[in-house]
Amino acid sequence: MIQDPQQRARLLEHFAFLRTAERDFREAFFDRAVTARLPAGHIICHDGGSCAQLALALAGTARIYKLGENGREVTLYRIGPGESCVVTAACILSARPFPAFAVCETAIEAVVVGAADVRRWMAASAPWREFVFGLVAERLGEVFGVLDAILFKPLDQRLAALLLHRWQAAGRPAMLHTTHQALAVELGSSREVITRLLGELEGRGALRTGRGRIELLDPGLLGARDTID
Amino acid sequence: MIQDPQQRARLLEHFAFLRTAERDFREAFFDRAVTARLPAGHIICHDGGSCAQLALALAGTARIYKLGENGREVTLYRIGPGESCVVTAACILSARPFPAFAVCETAIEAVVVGAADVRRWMAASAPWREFVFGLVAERLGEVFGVLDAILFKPLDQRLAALLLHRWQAAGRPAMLHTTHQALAVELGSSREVITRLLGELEGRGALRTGRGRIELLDPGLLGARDTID
DNA sequence: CGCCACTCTGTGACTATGTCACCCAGCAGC
DNA sequence: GCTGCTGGGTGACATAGTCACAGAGTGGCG
Repeated sequence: MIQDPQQRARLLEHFAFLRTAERDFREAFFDRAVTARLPAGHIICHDGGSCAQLALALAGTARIYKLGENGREVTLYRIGPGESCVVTAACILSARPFPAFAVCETAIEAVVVGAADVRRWMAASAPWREFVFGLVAERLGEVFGVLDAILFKPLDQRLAALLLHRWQAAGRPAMLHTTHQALAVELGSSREVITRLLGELEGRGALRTGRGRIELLDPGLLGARDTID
Repeated sequence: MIQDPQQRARLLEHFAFLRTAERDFREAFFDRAVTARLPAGHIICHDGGSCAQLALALAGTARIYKLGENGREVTLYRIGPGESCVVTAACILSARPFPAFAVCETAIEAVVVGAADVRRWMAASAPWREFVFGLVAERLGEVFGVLDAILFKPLDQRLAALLLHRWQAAGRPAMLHTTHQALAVELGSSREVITRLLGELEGRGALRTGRGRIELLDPGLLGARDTID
């Protein structure tokens, strides 16, 4: 039950479906929802596990990824404030195991509702339905995009696009703080390959690398055609 | 409008949600649905296009695949009798473009309903909701599986699993009728690579190849660990 | 300060897969 | 039998992943 008016206001701010929803549904939502705090690194779902709850993020981000037997992984997508993991939703609604891993990347504050409520509201509230469908379609699109990138785009372009994206998202700072390993995991590649590609970019004068950081000197030289990931 | 009692019976047989549905919904469904016949090769949706209708297959199969700029492709999944393309459904429900191609593999007989009805029934009928969610989760799982296979499984195992699967699905015939190109497209690889791998398997005595056909001599020698695709 | 443990990075050799360029084989229509 | 088409074979090369190991930065601690 969420009673604190400030918390309610935050929810309304992040989740449009609550603003457009009928009064009844909104009250029911506040009545049944529970706030939760998860530390960074917390495993929300694991491959093959089942999900009994749907979490709507208020603050922090989670990363959803596939992990192979050999230890390699790919990031499929992230969820941030105002979003929720649809795959979880889909699993809840059809009672299937969750086909990937989800972990907290940062500490997360979220609102949690049970599977039964999720299902019930699908019948009761149009805005809630729209919200859930929107999430499903969005994530589906992202996963399709990842697949597309992995199969059809050369890795150097994907790396360039990723760096560019990170750089812009961070407000075009002088330095990016990340490791080769982290980039590899993001792209579903391996560290050595990323190291080599970065070396190549460094040779071209596009960037300079250091332990745990990458300095973008000339983003134009990266050769990214557009943002892929 | 579907009036023919035989056609109605066929629908009931293929789609469980119609059997468990309320009488009202069933009548509404028959009232609004339309049967359609599509020839083999017909393009149902194309990448980036939008979908105005949801098709429920009664007979025939469709293949949903991703196509890269270079012309390579991967099969994501198929839909057969009693199924429907969820991605279409997700797109309908969230008004997003369709992120892949869908074509008829064989001639298809289907029942088509408009996007507005699809949305409306989501509110009105629990069995319909279950049906749609089930499809979404199932396809989502298949796409995740493809991603997993592409990233983490060696191609020779994927090929072996595919051959084994085809062979079993066809009732363990003496011959499989397919081309190297078709197998490549299925796995998201290229013809030359498949040719080489098949050559290797032939060398091992697992099969014999001929123009447009593959004879499985000893399925055990394929080396498939389990069915991947 | 110097040592140590740890993480991150660099590199070479090798394998797997994809791409390109051709050529050849089987089959159908004329 | 010619011809054209589709399917198959192959070598050379490019890209990407794996393995093994060396070395470089960093922080804790005596």
